[in-house]
Amino acid sequence: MKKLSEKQKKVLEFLTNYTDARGYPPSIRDIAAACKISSTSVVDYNLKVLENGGYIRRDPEVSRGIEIIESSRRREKVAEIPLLGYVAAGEPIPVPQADTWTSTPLEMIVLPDNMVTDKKAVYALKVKGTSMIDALIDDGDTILVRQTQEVRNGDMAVVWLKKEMESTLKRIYFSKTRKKVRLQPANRYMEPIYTELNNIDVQGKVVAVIRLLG
Amino acid sequence: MKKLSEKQKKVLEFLTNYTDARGYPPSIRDIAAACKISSTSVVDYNLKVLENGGYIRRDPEVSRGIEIIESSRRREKVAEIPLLGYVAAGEPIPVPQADTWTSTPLEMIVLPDNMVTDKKAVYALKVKGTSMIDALIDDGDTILVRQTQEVRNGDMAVVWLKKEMESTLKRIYFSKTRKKVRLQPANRYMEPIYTELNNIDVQGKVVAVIRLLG
DNA sequence: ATAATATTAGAACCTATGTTCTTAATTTAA
DNA sequence: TTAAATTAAGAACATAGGTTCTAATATTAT
Repeated sequence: MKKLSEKQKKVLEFLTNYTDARGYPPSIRDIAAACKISSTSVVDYNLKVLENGGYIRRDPEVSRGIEIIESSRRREKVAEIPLLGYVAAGEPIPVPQADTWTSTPLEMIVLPDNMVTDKKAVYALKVKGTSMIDALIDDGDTILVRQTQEVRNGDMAVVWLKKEMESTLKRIYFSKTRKKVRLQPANRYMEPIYTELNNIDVQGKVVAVIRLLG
Repeated sequence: MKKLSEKQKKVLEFLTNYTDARGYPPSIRDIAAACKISSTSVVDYNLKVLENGGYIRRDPEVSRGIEIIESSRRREKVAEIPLLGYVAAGEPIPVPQADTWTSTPLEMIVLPDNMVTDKKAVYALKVKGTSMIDALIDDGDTILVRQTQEVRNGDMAVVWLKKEMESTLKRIYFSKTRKKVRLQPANRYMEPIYTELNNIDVQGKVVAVIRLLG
């Protein structure tokens, strides 16, 4: 695809600005005036270039019949993630079952979709208390958890301890044999937990932490 | 505000559908055809009703000069924030000047607008190193800073220390007389900094911390 | 340098499209 | 029922605005 000339960039920029500001696209003569082009045919020419480049779509014979393609504009930039509940010290961390998933969301959190790869398998939890301060997660933070068993060494994961019957949020490290795991708090003053691999269920993986301050 | 007639609802619905589908609004005759209205003047009449009701805005003498107000549609759900630079240990934290603001952004970060009250005065910094681990901010985290002098007791702020000629990121506490300040790391093992109020410049306030993990 | 390609200019043409006026039918208010 | 709004029709008008043609000038490639 050819590179756009300065004038063409200018036209495209004006096109988006105008459309954003007014709610409808500019006429060819509007463009001419704004971009200091002296002839409508020149605008037409440059619009054809933009159209061939896939930047815009034009409908012939239609006044202001210009649609800006700009994939970034058309694409949904936001994903809505269900906030399923709270995580507090010691308490089991809620994990969505097939039913909780649809029924329970306390609210929906709007996020830019670049923070979420797979929208379906991600849920949010609000952290209550400073129980996870060791993982640099504060009271009031929101964590995004992706439901997955695939965790790699060092990932921060929501882990269900079968024997202890509770969940924790820790970094997970596997032994060489992969039979044992070390659940490591980020805080060096806290002791890691050592346990058998078959004593744990990985419920998900923390993919993001969001902290909103005053 | 008057209730809309069936026909007016139909016109408004067509208006939004058409605009969504095509990227530009319909002409009056397009509306007439789609809504089975036999005269352009009738469409004009109904558009006037819609305009008085605040549903649309019209620009006179402009073909397809219709903007759909529908507040939910117009409101941008995402804000684009400039990522201005990195913060590393000891180094002065970059603060946007009139010129840096426009020229320097490394990239734009897309955020839901509910995370940003005033889009203009907010910029993002990427944290390099663990120098701010005491404030629960890790290497690689992105912090959002709002440019403001108005900080309240306990706010996390970017503070310029005049004498020391460097910036730090600390929680700020004022003395009763407001002559002195205590700059408090979140980490209890680190000592707070005490200094005169006139030795500091508050450059901004951290409004959010975002941490993306695997 | 020469050819090919990209860009600019201006004008004329034509129709798509908003505007307006008059009249009539409906609906609502009194 | 009668009067007052509201809504609908149709036609004529004026112009906003897309199209097209010819020609000139820059840019880039050979």
